[in-house]
Amino acid sequence: MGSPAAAAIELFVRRLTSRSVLTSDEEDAIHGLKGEVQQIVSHRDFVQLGQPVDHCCLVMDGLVGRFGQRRDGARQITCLYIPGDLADLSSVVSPKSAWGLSALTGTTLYRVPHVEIRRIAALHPGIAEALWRDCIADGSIFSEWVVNVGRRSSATRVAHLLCEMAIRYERCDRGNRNSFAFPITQLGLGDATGLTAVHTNRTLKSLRMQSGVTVRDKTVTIPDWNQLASIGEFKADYLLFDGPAPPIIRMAKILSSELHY
Amino acid sequence: MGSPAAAAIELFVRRLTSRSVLTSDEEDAIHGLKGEVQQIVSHRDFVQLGQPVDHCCLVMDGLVGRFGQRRDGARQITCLYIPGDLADLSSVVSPKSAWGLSALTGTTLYRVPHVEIRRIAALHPGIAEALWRDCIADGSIFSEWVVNVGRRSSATRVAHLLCEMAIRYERCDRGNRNSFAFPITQLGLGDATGLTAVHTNRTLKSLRMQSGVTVRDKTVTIPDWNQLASIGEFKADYLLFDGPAPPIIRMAKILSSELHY
DNA sequence: CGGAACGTTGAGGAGAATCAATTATAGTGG
DNA sequence: CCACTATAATTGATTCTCCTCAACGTTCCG
Repeated sequence: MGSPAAAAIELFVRRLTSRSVLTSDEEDAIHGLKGEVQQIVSHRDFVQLGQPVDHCCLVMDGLVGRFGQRRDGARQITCLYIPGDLADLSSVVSPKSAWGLSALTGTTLYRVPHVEIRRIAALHPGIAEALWRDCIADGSIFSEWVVNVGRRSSATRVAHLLCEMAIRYERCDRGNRNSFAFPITQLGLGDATGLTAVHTNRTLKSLRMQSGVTVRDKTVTIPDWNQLASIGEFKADYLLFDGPAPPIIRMAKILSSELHY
Repeated sequence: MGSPAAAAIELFVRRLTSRSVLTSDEEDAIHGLKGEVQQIVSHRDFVQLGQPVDHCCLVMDGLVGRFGQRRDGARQITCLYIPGDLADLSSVVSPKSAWGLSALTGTTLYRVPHVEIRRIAALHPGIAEALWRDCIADGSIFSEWVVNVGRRSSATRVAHLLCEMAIRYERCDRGNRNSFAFPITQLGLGDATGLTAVHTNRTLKSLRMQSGVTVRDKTVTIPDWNQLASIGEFKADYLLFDGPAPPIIRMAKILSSELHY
């Protein structure tokens, strides 16, 4: 509560509990995470490609892209992080980043040192499990994005991305699937879908014609969600939002204590 | 040793210990994993898209592709698994698959029930951590593949894939980076790179001209590895093979016991 | 108010897909 | 062992999606 990041941490806890079971002790431990607030200006890379990091970045507000780069500098965003997401959670167990993080708009971060997260993960196996599962969710998104950029047409690609973000923004109470603030440029959309900015523009126009989807003033409006989902061949299951999985480590831990004593 | 899968488990342990520190107790626990051997014929899907699973598939021999599908059935492979890889480790904490697994050649699996893996992960925090980190490594590959299929030309894409597999096969003692058995068809290569089989064929021809790379009798030969790596813009850091990371959970666990007693 | 970033549109070109046919290879059963 | 078949590799011709280059309008922000 004292923390200025309380709201973002609350979102993060909700993100975790949507996929994992946490005890109230565990939730409290997460709420107690110490870190510091940092403002990032738009289009600043705040984690450089290939640099080791010693803290994680919880997105409080704004939009963050994880990206890789071609030799000539052309970028491909591999995942987008919105408020409540821990953008580089994976760095807790693998501190050398082979990727970069960039603010796609003015962004507020809560930087949490690895040692903080490691501490609560070690004290609470349930948290370690939830973090592990959270990394799986990220990986599942990467994997779906491979399919998206590898095999789908431009209209389908963009529609799919918009559908994913619609669901995710809805989940963190920043709008709903028919209308949400999405502070990204067409260049950014192109970097996320493997298209050029020009072709992204044409594709958006085509989606506007086909389905009435508009992206105006950084706000996406989707009049007919089912239609867009159909155009985007979107099925939300890869987001792993279908309820918390049964705990495995903590449960088994109890079992193992019974065996030992 | 009694297990027919001993060699594959040994490879898996090596995969884990190349990124994580395990005690000999922990290694023993992994070696003791009970499962059953299963033969899969070439081109058989053995994990269906969207099906829940209750076991993991350790590849003993052969080649496995994780794939997603377009509505019309066109496939995109999002990761390849070779001997010693646990193809669907993520299902341990997230049992509903949003993807499928397919044998790209005749393949031998060691099917290990989730409960087995959960048991040893709960008893040995170091194993849980190593498995978590292993999932990060998979995610890192997915992420790199997004860049590969999203932003690179066909020649670069194929070269990058060949480089990745060269390093990985070398790691599991199935050849070296200049020559390794890679039992995949050109159609499979296309599904992995987001290209058609026809264009994959032309691309391979071009790589053969440029750099002498040949793919004959399911064997890849790379006369000039550095040149291919350059064509493929390949940097191996995303494979997370640069030595085991310091343990965090087990180490902190000791710390926390000290605090408590 | 002025400059920079962003969005939009047009024209032309390149790379990959598609369609189609032929050759090679591997696996199968008689 | 060999014909038979299916799968895989190869090549050519054509089409189409998306990129590139370029210009101009618009919005944002200091």
